[in-house]
Amino acid sequence: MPSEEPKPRRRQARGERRIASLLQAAANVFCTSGYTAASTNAIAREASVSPGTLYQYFPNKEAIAVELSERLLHQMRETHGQAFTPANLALPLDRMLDAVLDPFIAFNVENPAFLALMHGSEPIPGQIAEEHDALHASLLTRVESLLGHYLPDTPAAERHQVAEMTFALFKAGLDLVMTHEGAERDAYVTELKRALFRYLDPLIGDAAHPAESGIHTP
Amino acid sequence: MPSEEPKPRRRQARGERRIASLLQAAANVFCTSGYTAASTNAIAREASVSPGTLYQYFPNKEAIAVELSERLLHQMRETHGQAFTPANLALPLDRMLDAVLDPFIAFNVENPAFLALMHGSEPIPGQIAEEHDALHASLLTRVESLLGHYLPDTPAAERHQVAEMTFALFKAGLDLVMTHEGAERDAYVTELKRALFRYLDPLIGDAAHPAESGIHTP
DNA sequence: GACAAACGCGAGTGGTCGCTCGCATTCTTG
DNA sequence: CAAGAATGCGAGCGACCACTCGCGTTTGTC
Repeated sequence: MPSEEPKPRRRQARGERRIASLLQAAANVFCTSGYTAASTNAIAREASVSPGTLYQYFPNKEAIAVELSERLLHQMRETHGQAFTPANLALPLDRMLDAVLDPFIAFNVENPAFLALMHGSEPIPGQIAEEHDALHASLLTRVESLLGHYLPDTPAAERHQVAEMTFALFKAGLDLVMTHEGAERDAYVTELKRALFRYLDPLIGDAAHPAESGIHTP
Repeated sequence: MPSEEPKPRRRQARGERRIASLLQAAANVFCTSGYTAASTNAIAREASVSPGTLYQYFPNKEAIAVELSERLLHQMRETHGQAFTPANLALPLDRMLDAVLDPFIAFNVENPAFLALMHGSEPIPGQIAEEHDALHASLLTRVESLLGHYLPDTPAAERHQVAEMTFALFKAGLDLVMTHEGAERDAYVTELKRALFRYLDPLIGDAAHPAESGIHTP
């Protein structure tokens, strides 16, 4: 039987440049219109290229989004590894939040297409949704094990719940950060960290000093 | 000049029932597919009606969404008034969160189409977006004045920022609540209230006891 | 320079969607 | 009951979109 790739299509340097240009154009269009509303003709126009040229490099619209997603997910995984460093996890909570959140915030600010493709409520192609779910699960596991480090005696179900809530709160703040610029954006970054700190700190405090628990929680 | 409604179209009881049925069908379809992906033919099919019948009661697809939005917004305003009662605002923070958040959560759980139309990241018709923005601004003002009651000396800009963050955190938790059911849902409701309580309580505590401020905030 | 392969084009094709139109049926009104 | 209005239908129209095809241009190889 033939190899997995029966199309070892020879690409010229020009072609690679076109692909990069098309993906950049697609990122812009997806970002402003969302996946479904983005038309392939609009992507081609954004890249100053004819529709036919676009379809020389991508078999269909979905393949454009998939390729773009894979490149973004790859960068995201690098950010992921760079954020959850053992050194970072040993920091006190406020410093740890700085160290972990800043790379993720920076990534999303520099690649707004990522959220447009992953966080969109519209019907996204199945393959991208799967990859997004895998990333989500991976991040959740990280946060859970991080919580487990502080709270070894908390049942797994509760840890999972706290991790989901933490992640959801982060995404909410991230949206707020990304819809502002300059000084306002910075202010929302610190406000987001403050919110997460206040949410998580009592957990740790309670674990360290169980006698104080239950003051604020009915 | 004629009245604002030059079409005082006489409706029969059957017609009113059809309109209600069509709006219910539209709510279902918008809820599962989003506004843009929802086809008018699908809405008509969901209501067991022909496309022509649908267009006897609505001039176009946008009008369906607008009418549905207006009905939902009306119910939302009732919820709004019922949540921000003077009696509720005088409660201690934890009780106030119960009293204010529960009606909003209940409304969204019972009318998932509301979030589908308002919170969708897809291009929504301008009129709905305007109404949503008005509601958002109205809710924000409420939260700001509520914060102002606790923190009369905080500058307005900072209050605004805290109000935006509070609202964003609530929406994040609400999404989490609505994607779960039964006991899990209840657990996320209390977890959301816990997060908001912990975010807001230190503000009030700091204002009441300024000497304690700065412990957790750099 | 000659040949082939990759590149580039844009009018055209099939399909879907929002919406219309002519006509049949049911209700209200006198 | 008769007339007119409201209701109901579904094939069909125009617009738009994802995608194709035939042909001309550029690039790499010998």
